[in-house]
This record gives sequence, structure tokens and C-alpha cells, in this order.
Amino acid sequence: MSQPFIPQPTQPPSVDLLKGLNPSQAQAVQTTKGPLLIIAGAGSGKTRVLTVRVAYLLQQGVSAHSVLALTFTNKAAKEMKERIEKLVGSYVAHGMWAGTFHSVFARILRRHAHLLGFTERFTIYDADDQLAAIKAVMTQLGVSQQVLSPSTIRTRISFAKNAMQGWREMESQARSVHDRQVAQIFQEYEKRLRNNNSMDFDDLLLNMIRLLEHNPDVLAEYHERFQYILVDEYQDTNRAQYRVVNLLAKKHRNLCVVGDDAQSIYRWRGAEIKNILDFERDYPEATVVRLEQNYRSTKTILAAADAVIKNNSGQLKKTLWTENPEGEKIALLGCRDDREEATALSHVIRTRISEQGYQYKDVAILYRTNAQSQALEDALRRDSIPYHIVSGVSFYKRKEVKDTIAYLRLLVNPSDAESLLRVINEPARGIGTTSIQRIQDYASAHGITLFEAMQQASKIGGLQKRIETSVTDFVKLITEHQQYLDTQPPSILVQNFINATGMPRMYQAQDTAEAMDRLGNIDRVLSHVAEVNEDEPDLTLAQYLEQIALVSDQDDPELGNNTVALMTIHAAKGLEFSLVCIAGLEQGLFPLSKADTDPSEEEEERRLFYVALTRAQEQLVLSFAERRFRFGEVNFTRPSKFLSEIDSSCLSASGVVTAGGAVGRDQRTFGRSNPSAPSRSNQGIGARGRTVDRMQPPSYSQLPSSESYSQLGPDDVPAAMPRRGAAAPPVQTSKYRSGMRVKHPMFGVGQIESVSGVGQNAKATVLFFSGQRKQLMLVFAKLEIL
DNA sequence: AGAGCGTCGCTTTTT
DNA sequence: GCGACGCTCT
Repeated sequence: MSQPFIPQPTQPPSVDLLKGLNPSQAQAVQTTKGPLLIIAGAGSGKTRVLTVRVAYLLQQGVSAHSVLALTFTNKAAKEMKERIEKLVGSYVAHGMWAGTFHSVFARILRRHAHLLGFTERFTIYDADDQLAAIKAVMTQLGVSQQVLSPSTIRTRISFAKNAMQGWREMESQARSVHDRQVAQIFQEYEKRLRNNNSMDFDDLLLNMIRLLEHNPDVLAEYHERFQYILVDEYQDTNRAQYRVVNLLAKKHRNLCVVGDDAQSIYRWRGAEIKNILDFERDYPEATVVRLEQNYRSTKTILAAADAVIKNNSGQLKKTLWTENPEGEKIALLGCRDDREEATALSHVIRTRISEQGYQYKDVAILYRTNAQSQALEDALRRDSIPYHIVSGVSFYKRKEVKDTIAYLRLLVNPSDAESLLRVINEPARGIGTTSIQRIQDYASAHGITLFEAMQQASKIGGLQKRIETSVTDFVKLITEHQQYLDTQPPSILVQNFINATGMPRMYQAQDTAEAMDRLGNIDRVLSHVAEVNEDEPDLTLAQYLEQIALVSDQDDPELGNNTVALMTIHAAKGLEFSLVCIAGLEQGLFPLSKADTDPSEEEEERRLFYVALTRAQEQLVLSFAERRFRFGEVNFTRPSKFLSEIDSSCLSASGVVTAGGAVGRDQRTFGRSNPSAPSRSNQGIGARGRTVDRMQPPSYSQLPSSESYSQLGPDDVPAAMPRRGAAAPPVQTSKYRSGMRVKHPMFGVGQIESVSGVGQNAKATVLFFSGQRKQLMLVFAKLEIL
């Protein structure tokens, strides 16, 4: 992309980018040379500064090609790209690399995979794939999964990798037999992934370091290219990410990092706050800019957040302030149990929407753990409040979806033993554990991959003739479709291949509602491939797989809808809403229980609470329950100590209410129903924390019977509400009639022959012009009526 | 080989 | 309250 003399049609040559920026923001934008640390408080216009800064760079004549922007989420990367394009036009912004650490590194690693002993078609393993590999290794080593849990081992391996430690370090630091065993599993795991031509998420970082450190010419190439580097959320970088960033920035030292130590909430994933705390030590010549003016929240919300975060030690110095109004006080809902909490929140939301002119999309309910969403969903459904869940149970976690993906991965990377083992007997081919063991033994005896062993099925001793045929057929299935990898577009290839696996036929034959559901999910995967392929005609299957490996289903289309958002606080980072409800403020839940023993864990939980509070623009509602259903049983709880850290002057005088009182209107004060008792003493839940015990609930007889809720049957649930985990937008299945002409994204135009079932289960038999006759689940099929 | 049953452990957060 | 896993039976 040389720079020809083409005028930029969409953009006047000099937009005044600095207009409307405050002095610190402007300074951050204009400091283009040398290292720059931007300490960006919550709501201080960070994204704006980042994007304007890049736009400014480009306007100064820097080529987009030489800019690299690294983020943690795909969403952040996408937003940044879009906003920069808006500022300078897509022509000028073209060629800039903005992406997550993992996606950018995966792209670079594919290009140089051979230097590290991988092929460019390596598979990327997510946590589940890692677990499968670890289990396989444990079985192979004869380690009982009872004694050492695979998921603990996964965590330990991941943690070690994030700290750039290998199995050798782990072994030398081992303090027990267990530790040594973990190290041994670690070692075998590494070997296994290598044989599988696969990398886990952490490897994407580690291999990037290896690549750059062992190949000076490659490093030089990227030094040449990336002259300006930006890192968002620098407080969340782990040691490996820190290392790569510093390697890449070493030559030009034009490294701009942005972050807020108070919002560091990923320590459990290896994030090291000290990376941001030590930036000035790493780059003594660094410019430091503090963005301290908050444009998001009211004074009340900021005061509460500030009071909370003050309890943490070792923060970077900064003082958030705002010109925004004082705003409403924070409401506090004390509830009897989690069901009432959900009902109370739902009612508060409904009241404020109808009385204060908010829209559904202005509201979010945040919680600490995903499990909490269930009760909240039920309540919202009962009240007919439309909502969506941000990154709930993943679509990609469903068995049939994982199987489908595993088939696709195997096609691209036949060395991938994990995927192979997943699908070898799905649908049943008579290849059971015994046969697999034989093949595996043969493979390791000959030092070849599982798939290669299967290709020599006839030479493997002890295989029954019938099974040998099955194995040969399976190999044929894969190899036959492999030849189309380079010639057919993924949409076609995948359709044919998955059909040939026999999976759709298997579910078809089962003919249960559940099987139809699964069939619909497989269809959704295929449609998704087709969709992406339509946008990117040059897409390869390998690229598609990489995309879905590195994308969680966060960027669901429902964000555009006017619905209340439900999500974990982690998922809420970077977002803002007019009205934010934070549920489950109880000891043991938020802060989560393990914070009791480890003060640094408590500080992380407190930062998490800080993040939650600062998502709110105008109003905050905090809630807790005295009893909560967890682990299949009812637990009694105490209010979160974080509540006591909020100054009582920030809390609404009538803020503490029972769920019963909150139903409909939140005005009944907590505690004895004595109207003369100044509610001030109660709201102090307190203000002093130790008063917690005093705020025991009113007697249950004072509260409306909870039976009033159970009178609401499932019929009260509006049919169009999203069901848990169902990412598909509600489809009006009733509008389809036989005889209609319809269009399917993959099968094309056809005519409905018949419709059966109702609602979620409605199915249509469609005869397509291609001659195919298909039974399609209407909720998933995306049939367009012509 | 595969279905069926019982036990266990567990739900923090995600690229 | 769920799913994953292992054991037993057919």
C-alpha cells in the first residue's frame, strides 16, 4: 500500500481532532513520539482519546500500516477500528492492525509456523480442548483424575505459562509428589499439543515470544513494520503479553499504553498490575498523562466508587472528578431470598422505566457469577421485561456444535488427536475404546499420529475386520473432503462434509424434539459458515476456525435491540448504562468466598465492585438477599462488606427496603415497620458495616407471602422471550404457512410443503428448487418469506 | 459396544 | 441441580 496522490474524498484534509478535548486528553493525543502512559480513570473518555490519537497520527502522515493496536476483547478492537475509520475515513485507516493479543499473534504465528515446528494449519485449543488433552495425558500416565482434578491442573499449567514458566521450572519448584506429577503431566501435555499441531491460548503468547527471540530477522521485520504500538487495558497484561509488547516496541519506543490499575480484574488469568505500576521504571523517559475528569457518572456514583476503592492499597495516584450533577442517591434492596431479589429488581426497573423515561436498553443488571442469572431471568420474564444475556452459556459448548467444529478442525488439521477422538465414534461406527486403544498403541509404537495410524488400519494387529472397515471408511471420509479444502468455498465444502459424516442423519433418525434441536444447532453452524463466507469470499476453512476459536459469542446481534442487559461484571467492563443494578452483594458471593483467606483476592474483588459501580451513568441499585439458593441448597448470608464502605450520604434515605416493600414501589424502609424510626439508622448497612447484624429482616409475616409468586405459572412467560442460552432472536414461527415461497441462506429458494409443531418446535418441510427436500426448525432456519 | 445407574464435585470471572 | 465420569450389566 504505497501512498499515491489520491485525495481523500470523504474527509476534509484537516479535521480539528483536538476540538472538544480537555487539556489532558489533548496532551495524550498529541504525544505521539516516545513512550506514553495514559492513566485513564473510569468514564474519562479513554476510547475517544485512543481513537483520536490514532487518527491524529494518521493525519500527521503516519501510514496505517505501521500502527499496531492491541486489545483484550474483539469488541474493543472492533470499536476502535470503526471509530478511527469514522474520523479519518476507511481509506486512510486501511491496513492498520487492531485486534486482540491472541488474534494478532495467531495471524503472525501462522505466517511463521514452520519456524516453530508447526504447520500453518495449527489448531487453537480452548479450555475444553485443553481439558480433553490433559485427561488423555493423565490416562496415559495412569494418574487418577480423582486424586488430581484435570481442571486444577489446567489452571496450574495456564498460570505457569502466563508467568512464562515451563514444566521444568514447575518441576524444580515442586514441593510435593503432587506438584511433581503436575509437572510431569504438563510436560506430556506440551508434547501432546505439539504432536497435535495445536496451540492453546497461552501458547499463542509464548510462541510469539519464542518466534521473536529466536528469529532476529522476523523481529526486525516487525520492528520495521510496527512503528507505533498501542496497548489498551494495560493493567490486564500478563507477563507474556508484557514481554511481547516490550520486544515489539524495543526499536522505536513509540509505545502508548492505556489503563487503570483500579480496574484490574484479571489477576486470576495471570494479569500483573505491576506491569502498569512499573511502566515509568521500564521507560524512564515516558510521558505520563492522567485522565481524571469523568464524563460518565453523577457525583454520587463517583463518590461511592471512590470511597470503595480507597480501601485498596498501592493504587496509582489519581482523583476522579466530574462536572456532572449530584444525581440520585443509591438505592439498596435488602431481600429475603434470591427470588425476591430478582422480583424486586425487576419491579424497580419497570417502575423507573415507566416513571422516568428510561428505555430497556439503558438498564443493566450485573452479577458476580453466571449462576445468578437464572432467578433474574425468571423474574424479568414474569414481568414481561425484554432482556438479553451477554455471554451466557456458550452456543459453542453444546455437544453437537462441538462435534461439528471438531469435524471441521480434523479436516483442516488431521494431526489434531483431540478432535479426532471426539468424533471418531460420533455417530456410532463401532469404534469403541478398545479399538481406539489399539490404534493409539500402534501410533505411539511407530511414532506417528493417530490419524496416520488409522490410515494403516490393515497393519494394526488385533482389529476386527468389521472395525477395520469402519476405520478405513472414516479415513476416506476425511481425506476425500480434504481435497476440496483449497478448491471449494467453505460454505459448500462444510455443508457436504458434515452431511457425509452421518451426524445430521443420526439426529434426523432419532426424531425427538431434542434431536431436532441439535439438528437446528448444526444447521446454525453451517449457516454461520455460509454467512461469514458471504462477507469474505476468500475465506478459508482454517481462517473461519481461527475466528471462532478466538471469539466468544459476545458480539451477538441482540445488542442493537432495546432490551435490558444481563451480564457478569467482567463482561460489563468498558460498558455504561444509565441505570445499573448490582445483584448479590453478600459475603461469600461478592466478594466471593475465597477472598476471606487472601487479602489480595479481596482487593481484586473490590476492584471488581469498583468496575461495577462505575458502569452507571445516573442511577445505581444495589441488592442482596438473606438467603440464597446455591449448590442446590439454601444458604444464609450476610450483606457484603463492600456495602459498608459506601458512605451513607450516598445511599438513598429510603434505600434499604425489603423485597416485599420494593414490589411495585420501593418505599418501605427496611427493618421494623415503625415509621418514626429514622431510616438513617437502617441504611447504615451500613455505613458502619458492624451494624450489619442489626439489619435483620422484618418478621416474615410482614412480608407478602412468597406464594404470590408461585401462582404465576410458566404460561405467564411470554413466548417470545429469549430462553436461557438460546442466542437466536425470537422468531415468529406462526407466520409460516404451507405454500409460501421462502429463501434459505444456504439452500436458496423453495416452497413450504407443510408445517408441523408450534412455537419453538415448529418445523417446516421445504422443497427447494435445487431439488433438495429439507425439514427445518423454523426458529433456526432463518427462512425469509418471499 | 453401549445403555443404565450411581457417585462426585462443582459454578468466578475469558482470550 | 447439573453434568461428567466410572462402574456394571446386557
